Amino acid sequence: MEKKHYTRDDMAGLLRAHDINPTHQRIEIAYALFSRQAHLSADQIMAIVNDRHSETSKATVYNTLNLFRQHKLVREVIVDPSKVFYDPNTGPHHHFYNMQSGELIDINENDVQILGTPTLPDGMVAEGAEVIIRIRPQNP
Amino acid sequence: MEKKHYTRDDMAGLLRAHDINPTHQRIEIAYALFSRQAHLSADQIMAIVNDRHSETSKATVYNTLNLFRQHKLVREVIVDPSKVFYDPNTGPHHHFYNMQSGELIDINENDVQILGTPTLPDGMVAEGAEVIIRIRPQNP
DNA sequence: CCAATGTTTGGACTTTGTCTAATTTAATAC
DNA sequence: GTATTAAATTAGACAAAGTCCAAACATTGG
Ligand SMILES: [Mn+2]
Ligand SMILES: [Mn+2]
Ligand SMILES: [Zn+2]
Ligand SMILES: [Zn+2]
Repeated sequence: MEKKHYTRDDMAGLLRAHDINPTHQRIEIAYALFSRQAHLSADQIMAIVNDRHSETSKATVYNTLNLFRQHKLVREVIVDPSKVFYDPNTGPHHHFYNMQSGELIDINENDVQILGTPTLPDGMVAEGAEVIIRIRPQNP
Repeated sequence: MEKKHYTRDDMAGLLRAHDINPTHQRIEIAYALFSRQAHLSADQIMAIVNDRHSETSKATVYNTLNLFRQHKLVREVIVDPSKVFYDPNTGPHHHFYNMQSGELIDINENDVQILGTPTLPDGMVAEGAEVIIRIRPQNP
């Protein structure tokens, strides 16, 4: 879980490994997520990527994030009704959600045990179980 | 967990018990949720309430649902990035989310055990831990 | 009845996200 | 290299969920 220091070249390789053609925009978007190892919204990603020179359109940011999700390069985290967060960590883990600040904090999958996964409705298969613990400052 | 047969009068009492002035619109909205014991979006609630005669505006539906939430009469379930579901069951329980149909299915809190709630960040208090299991048809 | 307070309303507005048709870029074929 | 495709990006129109506001309406208590 130590932080790796990704380069943009690493991103190109990562994209190829997921059968994604590594264009300039896609590399920048992947780099924004993976170099920070953070949970970012599309808006935040767009701001990061276009920080210096405007490089990438809104349509491309959304296209790319959906592409990444389809190829399981990133995962969506849905905790805020008004925006989706993208998580470069696709392995099984859980989240604290700070309702005050909107910040997501990872919980190691081993720190939470889900016992007795209940029987699924017939013909259905689980996509994965996630735990979300909403937290807030003690004295609001 | 057997289904109770609520009347509109029950709703008025329920609202009063939660310090909410039971207006006609509020009673109808509460009745839509509690008589069905279902997970409904604001849109669905508005359609139900305005089924015969148009009775309630969009602003009032949203105002009322937020009021209900503040008074902990209902709970929000956030699983779909495009809409919030309102749950008349505020007790601790969990959810299957059918990604195909958009349907939410309750999981009894006893069917899932969350072991070892991880240590919270300092000065933070948990609002409750929820498990979401996303499911989909086996052969898509 | 009047005044005061609480509630509802239409419609403008904001935000997140999608869609489309046109353009740009990249890949492939000669 | 140049021509021909195919893939990717873009601006801006569009859609949907939700908020906001000032005006209208309802209720209560005197
Ligand atoms: Mn999405
Ligand atoms: Mn809300
Ligand atoms: Zn995470
Ligand atoms: Zn429920």
